[in-house]
Amino acid sequence: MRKTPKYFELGEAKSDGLSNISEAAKRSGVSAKMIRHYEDIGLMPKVGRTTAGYRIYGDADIHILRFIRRSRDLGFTIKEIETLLGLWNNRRRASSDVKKLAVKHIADLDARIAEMQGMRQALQKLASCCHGDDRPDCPILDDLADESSVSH
Amino acid sequence: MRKTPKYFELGEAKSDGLSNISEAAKRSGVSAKMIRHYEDIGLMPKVGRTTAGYRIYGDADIHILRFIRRSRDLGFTIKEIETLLGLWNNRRRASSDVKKLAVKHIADLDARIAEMQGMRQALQKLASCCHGDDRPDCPILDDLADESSVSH
DNA sequence: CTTGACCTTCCTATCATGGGAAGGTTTATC
DNA sequence: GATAAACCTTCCCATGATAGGAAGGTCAAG
Repeated sequence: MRKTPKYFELGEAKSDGLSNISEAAKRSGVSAKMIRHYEDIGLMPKVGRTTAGYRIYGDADIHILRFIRRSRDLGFTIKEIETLLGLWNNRRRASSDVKKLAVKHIADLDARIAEMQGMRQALQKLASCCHGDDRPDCPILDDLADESSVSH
Repeated sequence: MRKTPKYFELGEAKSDGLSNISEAAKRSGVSAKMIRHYEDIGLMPKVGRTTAGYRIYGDADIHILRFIRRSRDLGFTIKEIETLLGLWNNRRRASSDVKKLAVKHIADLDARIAEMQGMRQALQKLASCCHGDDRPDCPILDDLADESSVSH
């Protein structure tokens, strides 16, 4: 389990095809700020440093960052990504474990989509009833102020 | 002290049909925690107090809280609710101002819905390709790890 | 040797909500 | 009247993902 080997100068590392953090950000699509954050919270393994303390990234590190980036694009939370990374690194994983996570996440998305569609519909209905001119009366405000629309 | 509070005792206030904060919470559907918070940030006007410093709520206050609650249920942000409350209190408002806000909010919702539906579809596709048994190979992880799926 | 563009850590903010501690008040029960 | 439970108050901290910025060190080019 060797980590990225220790390089002592930034120039040396770069000419060996390694990247500093802003290059890693460009190559992975994850901001430098977030790269450091992911390292802080333990989502990323600690990467190597130059003698001056600069972080250096190898291809494997960039690969992990891209994995994280892609997972975020699909809406997975950090905790879920932690699990996914664990499965990714586990040669003996069962694909059913991954699928379970994906299916659960789809259900989460469905719930949130449904919630927002409910809002959307209610609002759309109100908006379509509102004449929208310079007179003050407005069914949207009437609804918001309506006692009967609050369940308690 | 020349202050002229209407009520000096909690019991007196309650028998006059006023509520303390936990009653206001029950009647409005907004938690006591959030009621205080809305007052802190100026979304709610400062309400009256008993001599002991307990907040007391009249029907008009509860009405405002319900308005806020209903607006949150429709997904409006605090800032938007601030505007809506202003319009609600303005007898000379134009209904078009309210409608504009609602329409913009619908567009916001649409954007978020579309984003999540995109995720949902991509995930669904991957999940349906994953056999989901105890073998390790998994198109979901393959996709997450795929270099080509990251644009940069 | 200076300058500007990097890098580091650490602190702050966002947004809406909740948890909890420390301490005062009210109410019901003995 | 004492006491205990159930309130209330303010104040601080946490969430999740991201960003902004300050203070100070480092690197490369002129």
